[in-house]
Amino acid sequence: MSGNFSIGEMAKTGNCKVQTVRYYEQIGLLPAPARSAGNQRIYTRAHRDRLRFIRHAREMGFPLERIREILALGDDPSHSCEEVDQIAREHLRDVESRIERLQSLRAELERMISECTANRVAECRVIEVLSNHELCLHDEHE
Amino acid sequence: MSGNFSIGEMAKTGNCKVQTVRYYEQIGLLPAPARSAGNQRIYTRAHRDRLRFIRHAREMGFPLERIREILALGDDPSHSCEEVDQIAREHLRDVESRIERLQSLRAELERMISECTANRVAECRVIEVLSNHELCLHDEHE
DNA sequence: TTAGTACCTACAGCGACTGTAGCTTCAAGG
DNA sequence: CCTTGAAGCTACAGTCGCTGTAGGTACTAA
Repeated sequence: MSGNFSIGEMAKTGNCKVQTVRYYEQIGLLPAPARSAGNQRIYTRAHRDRLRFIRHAREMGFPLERIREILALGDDPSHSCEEVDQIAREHLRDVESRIERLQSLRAELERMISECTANRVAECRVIEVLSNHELCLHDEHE
Repeated sequence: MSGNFSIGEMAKTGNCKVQTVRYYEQIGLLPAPARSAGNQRIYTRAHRDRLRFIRHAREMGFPLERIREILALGDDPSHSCEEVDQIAREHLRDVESRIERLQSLRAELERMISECTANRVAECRVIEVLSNHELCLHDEHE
């Protein structure tokens, strides 16, 4: 009773949809659980913990293939965690560069919007900037 | 000679692949151009400008459907640009919230990595944190 | 003429789900 | 015991924005 979960309970735990749980099984991230007499999936705590791991890693932006690698490393507890650490550091670098790109994008959008005071599309600064990349590369303004 | 472009030249102008140009045509973002005797696409300056617009908007992270809307508005130059402005502002908000989410993600990753000094997976802080969301929600450390 | 590049169509695949159709099974109330 | 409604099942299509591939045709320069 404490150790068995339906797929709906799994989904709630993992903060995801029922279909997502089935999808993880399909791609081999989550082992296929036992079935009830009526063919419904019966999960154990081990399944629940593994799903939790996957979902949390997903929320941190790790792609499923990275998660698959980490899970494989984690399955051998005597293994050095250097590789896990390496994957996490790589992911951090990835996140940092995404932040940087988004920040310059934000600056560009802000400038573009603030410069638009027209009320007709023909004079719209937004459309003008979108039409011409040069305007946002080396324009002071006006 | 000045007004005609091959699909390859279009791709170069738009900083994208040849397939991408054909894809835009397929989904109706770029009008189908005239064809040569040998069935090859012949683009005009108008096509090139429109592709440039699309590509620049894409680089600014606008989804194709937003771009489609802006293009539709832009096709009527007497139209008020308020809606264009609205779309751009909405996109800016979107970018801002993505930056915020990535920044807290970065903090979480940094803390997780800095806390890992073990050399066996069994004691790996990274794996521990990934297994348990609570650890990163309200833990000071240790 | 020939070689090499660029072009053509049509379609499959990516990542990570999400939605749908058309069933069956289960739990609770009457 | 029966019914009703929620939850589960399979299988597959769709999302977004391309990208890659196969198998062919057209163009260009030496």
